[in-house]
Formats: sequence, structure tokens, C-alpha cells
Amino acid sequence: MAKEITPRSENYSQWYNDIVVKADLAEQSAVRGCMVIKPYGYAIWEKMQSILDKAFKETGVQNAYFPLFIPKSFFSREAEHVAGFAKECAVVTHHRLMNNPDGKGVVVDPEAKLEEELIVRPTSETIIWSVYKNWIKSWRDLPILCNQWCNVVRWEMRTRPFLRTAEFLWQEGHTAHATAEEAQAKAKQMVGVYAKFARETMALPVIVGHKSPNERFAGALDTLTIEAMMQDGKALQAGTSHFLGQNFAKSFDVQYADKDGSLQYVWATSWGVSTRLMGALIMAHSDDNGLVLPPVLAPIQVVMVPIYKTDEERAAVLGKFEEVKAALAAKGVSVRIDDRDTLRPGFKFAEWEMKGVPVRVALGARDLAAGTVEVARRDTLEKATVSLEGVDAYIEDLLAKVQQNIYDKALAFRDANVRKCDDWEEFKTEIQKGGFLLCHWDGTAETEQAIKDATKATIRCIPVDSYVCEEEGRDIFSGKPSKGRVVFAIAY
RNA sequence: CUGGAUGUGGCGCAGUUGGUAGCGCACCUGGUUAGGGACCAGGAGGUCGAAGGUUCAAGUCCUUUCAUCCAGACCA
Repeated sequence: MAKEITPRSENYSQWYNDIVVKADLAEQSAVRGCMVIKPYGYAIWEKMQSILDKAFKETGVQNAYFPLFIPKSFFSREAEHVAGFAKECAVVTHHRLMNNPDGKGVVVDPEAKLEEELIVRPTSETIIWSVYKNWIKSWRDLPILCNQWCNVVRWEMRTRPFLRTAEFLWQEGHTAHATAEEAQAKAKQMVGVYAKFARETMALPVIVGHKSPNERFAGALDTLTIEAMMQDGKALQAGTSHFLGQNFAKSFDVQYADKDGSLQYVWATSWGVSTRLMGALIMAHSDDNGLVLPPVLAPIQVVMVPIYKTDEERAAVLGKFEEVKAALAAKGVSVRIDDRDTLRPGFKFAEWEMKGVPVRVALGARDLAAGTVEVARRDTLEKATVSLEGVDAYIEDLLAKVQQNIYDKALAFRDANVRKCDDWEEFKTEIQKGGFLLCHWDGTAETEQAIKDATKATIRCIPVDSYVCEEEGRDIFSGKPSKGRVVFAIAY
């Protein structure tokens, strides 16, 4: 039978869509650029949430919630920030509908026009800082460390499932500090949390680095990022942490009385990751058979497929499965016994592979007689026949191996596609092949823009923890002096 | 918004020089099957994106419009 998913076909987004739909993660909604996240997909997001949330709390962050609607006037305070989002805001202008006087349907009641329009949050800096103003009076009130899990809306010109949807789910952390040093340390700490999460939970090797001024968040003095490489060699920004300086404090007049009695503006950070992480997960690990989930994130870690001909065999196999399931549950492993009796085993194998379940166990009369089971791993598609005795321990160990292997594979792929480049002509052809190029940059926005215009490549980051290369050199484009190499790539 | 493409059962598609819609998958019924996406037989399901026009006759030709996808601009 023809493969339904062909990850390495020319049209990358097509296979990506196929996996999203066929693996039952999400589907298109009736609203332009929005998604319905289906239960299986949402379960993955919930796992991401719970692991991240725990990590945030370990750094002293607390969860809070701020309103979805932001008065337009709040938006006019931080000029730079607004310029960055103004073009993609959904605006609420009325608060009531009425029956259409001409007959069918409903229309917006012109009488119900709002005094002041409301903006559906594209991000919450403005409303949060207007609230923080009332919370912060003294140095004793600091720091304030809040995070919120919510949805935001950005009316993008072009959308892609998970990577860029008009509405998306995310978390946004917003902190206020007494000193610049403390705020910068917080921004650095949080990007560290993201990097650890990406590597250990998502099995996604990422590069931590600073954004160039051009690529910074609107209103930030410094933006730290984790950059991941997808299987087509393109870069994906998977999370950011911003040092906002005193920009928002000054715009929203947030001052505190210091120990010496003087009034000081607070220093701010903000940081966020979104359901885009789901896109990263899909595009980093999937293969021709569908999704490949790292065990830590898999809603179902082990699926058990019974093979039988008679009711007696079925009962015997399912009975044995229940035993193994109980043993695995005791170890914290989530198991699904696929006892649907209208489907053949081969169909089930293919279906669970499509959904990325890390480990599959198959058991039939033949095995039962021999006291063995077949255990297959999703990442390598290898099958092994192991003894039923102690299979729970074997599987627990295998899950850890699968997690590690998925990471190692992604890391090896990335390392094979990161290379230095010192020649502009070579750069122009090499960058189109995908992968990251480590090149010298003179530090100017003009050069960065010229390179982008010529090749679509952008500076993904100035790395701080991998591929760091601080050496004298000459800019790949301008030939001017450079103090180190930065990461160039074509990005999603 | 600018280019290009596509709209036909739930999904994926075919439909010739106009002649009154067909295939695969999925679905329903019965049977045989079951260690990698089963097979046989039967069955149900579509005013062909929408509106208008040409014609004895439109899925097919013309006009308008809407939607989606791809490539840009924008962006997590």
C-alpha cells in the first residue's frame, strides 16, 4: 500500500499537515488560521504544560491570570512595542448583536458601539504592566514573578498549523525587579529552563543565544532564544526570554521607593513558549511512518496489541496484558491495551506508529506458549522478542533508551548540518541547501538586512552555549572586522 | 494585499470535442479471516463552492463572487 505520509517529499508543509491530521493531533477550524486541537494532540500539550509549570515554580514563579481584552489606550503607551504588533491585532468594536431588520440572520447592533475599542491580546505586556503599577510601591514588593497560561491572537497574514496560527496557546511570564542585573539574570535563567525542557523532555537539541537587534522582541533590550533545526534544515525559534530594561516601567510609570527613599523605575523581563513547540516536535522527529514521540511527552507510552484467533486465546492474551499493564503502571508508565476486536493487528501496528507511541507490545498464542512477547520501538522500528518474565523492567529501560536515542539522532542530524562558511558566493548557494551556517558578522543591522534580502537567511542567534566561536574574522558580506561567528539559517 | 493553483459523497481523486456523474479509501450488512495497513458478496451516500449567463442540454463554455492551498510581504 502506498505510504500516506512522505516526510521527505518536496512539499514539506504537506507532509507536516498529513502527520497532524493522520496522527489525530489537530484539524482546521471554521475560523481562518485557527486550529482545533484534538484530544490526542492536546494531551501532549498538557504534558508540556505540567512539566514546564513545575520548572517555573521551582524558580519562584507563580501563576496568575490577566484579561483577554485590553483597552486600546493601554496600547498607545509603549511606542516600539505597539509598532511591533499593531498590524496584527483583532479589535472588538461592539458588544451586541440584533436580528437583521431586513430578515434573515443577525447583524451587529450599531447602537452597541463601544466607547473605547478593546484589543484581543496579542501578548499581555501592556495590561500586566498597568496592573503591576498598582502592585509595586516599595523595594519590599519586588521581585514580582508571574506567569500566565492563556491564549493570544495575532492576525497573521499567513498561517501554518501549530507554527503560526491566528490564535495560539502559550505561557507568558512577566517579572519585575529592582535591578538590571537581577532582571538580566532572570531572563537568562528562564531561557535555561526552556533549553533544559527542549533537550530533556522534547528530545530537541537547541542552541541558546542572543537575538540580533533586528530580530529582538518589540520593546526589548535583549532577547534570548532557543533555536532548533527541523529535518529540512530550516530553523525554528522555539522559545524566547526578553530583558525589557525599564521601557515598560517608564511607559506605564511603574516606580518603587528604594531603601534610600529614592524613586526608581523597575526592571522587567518577559518570556514565553507556545503550541509552536508541538510543531517543533512534529517536524524534528517524525519519519515516513508518522509521528515519533519522545516517551516523556507521549500520552500513551506503551500500546499492547493482542493477536488471537479464538475467544479463548483472546482472553488469555488480554489477561496477560492486564498483568503487565499493572506492573508498568506501578512504575508510572502509561499503557493502552488495544482490544478492539474488529481490526487486524497489522492495521493497529500502523495506526499506533502513525501516532508515535514509543513502544509497542504484541502478544499471541505462539508467544504465550513460549513465555515471550514481541516488543517494538517506534524510533528505530526494531523488534525484539523478550521473556514475559520481567518485561516491565525491560520496557521501562527501553523507554529511557528511546528518549535518549531520539535526542541523539536529532543532535547528530544537527551537527551534520552546521558548518562554517567564510565566502559570500559559497554562502548564497550553501544556505539554500538548509542547515545552519556559522559566519562572521560585523554587528550592523545593514549587513544583516542585506544578507536577508539576498538570501532570505536571518541571524538566528549569537550562540552562547553551543557552536560558540569568538575569534577575529571578516564579515561574510561586508568584509568588515568581526569578533565572532553567529548562526545564519532560513527560518520558519 | 501581490502572483500561481485548486474547489466534484466523510477523505483522496477521475470526468475526453458540452449529452444528465464515477473510482479508491472510509462507512453499513453477511461470511471467511487475524504474527505488518485482510478478502469476497451485497448496500447506503453527491442539486459537482456560490450566483448569474450561453445552450434543446452545463461538472465541462462565459461573467461575477466566495473559500482553500502554494510562493512573497509580516511573524512565536
